[in-house]
Amino acid sequence: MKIATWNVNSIRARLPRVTEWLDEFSPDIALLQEIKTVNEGFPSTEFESRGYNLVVHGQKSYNGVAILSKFPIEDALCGLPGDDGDEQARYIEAFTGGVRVATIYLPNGNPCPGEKFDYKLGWMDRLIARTREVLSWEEAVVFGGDYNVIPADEDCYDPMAWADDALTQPESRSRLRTILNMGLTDAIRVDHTGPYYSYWDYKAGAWQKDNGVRIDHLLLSPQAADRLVQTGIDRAPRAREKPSDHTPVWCELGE
DNA sequence: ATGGTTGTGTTACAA
Repeated sequence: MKIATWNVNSIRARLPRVTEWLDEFSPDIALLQEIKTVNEGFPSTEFESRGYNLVVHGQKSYNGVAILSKFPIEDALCGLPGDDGDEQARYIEAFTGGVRVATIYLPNGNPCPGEKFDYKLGWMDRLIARTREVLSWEEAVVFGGDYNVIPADEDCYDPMAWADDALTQPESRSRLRTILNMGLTDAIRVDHTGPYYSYWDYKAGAWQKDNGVRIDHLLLSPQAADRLVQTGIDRAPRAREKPSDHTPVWCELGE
C-alpha cells in the first residue's frame, strides 16, 4: 500500500499536476495540504472518477487539507482537537484501508517572533497531545504532511540562510523531537541519509540550484513502521510546468 | 543585491 503526502499549493491551480501524478504513481492514499478552497470548490469528481473516496476540510483562500483513498474512509475527524476557537483548516484524521492516517498542514509561523510564531507553537503543543492520544490505541498510523519544520541542519541547503526562520527555531525543532521521541519513525530517514528535500522556493531559481529544504514528513507509529517496505521523494512533479513549490513524499507499507 | 515568485482575490496577505 502506497501512502503519499503532498502540499499542492491550491488544488484548483494544481489540478493538471495532481491528476497526472495520480494516474502515474497511483497512491492508495494521498494526503493533501494547502488546497486553498472551501469544500464546494474542491474538484471532487476528478478524483471520484479515478476511484478515490474523499474527505475534504476546506477554507476560503488559505490552508485546507484533504484525504483521498482507494479504500472506504471511516472515523473522519476534521480539525485538530484542543482549541474550539481555531478556525484554520489544517488537520484531518481518518481510518482507511486498515491504517489510521492524518493529513497535517502545520502553521508556517513566520515572522518570528510574533503572533504567528506563537500560534505555530500552540498548534504543535496540541498536535503533541493528539499524537499521544492516537498512539495509545496501538494502531498502524501514518501522520503525514507539511510540518513546516526543518528537523536538522542537514535537511537544509543553507542553514545560515534559514537561521532566523520559524522553520528552524529551537522551539519548533524541540516540539517535533517530542513527537518523534514518542516512538514515531521519520520514514524518509529510514533508508536515506543527507539532504533529501521536499520544498524549493519559487524565487531566485531555487529549484534549478537545488536550494531545497525537507519539511514534508511521514511519521509512522511502531505498528506502521514494522510494515515499512520503501520510501521516496518524487521530484518529477516539481520539475513540470506550473508546479507546486512542494513535491510528493511517499512510503509503501506491506501486509 | 535586504532582491526573487506564486496563488487568492483584490490592489494586500501568506507562503
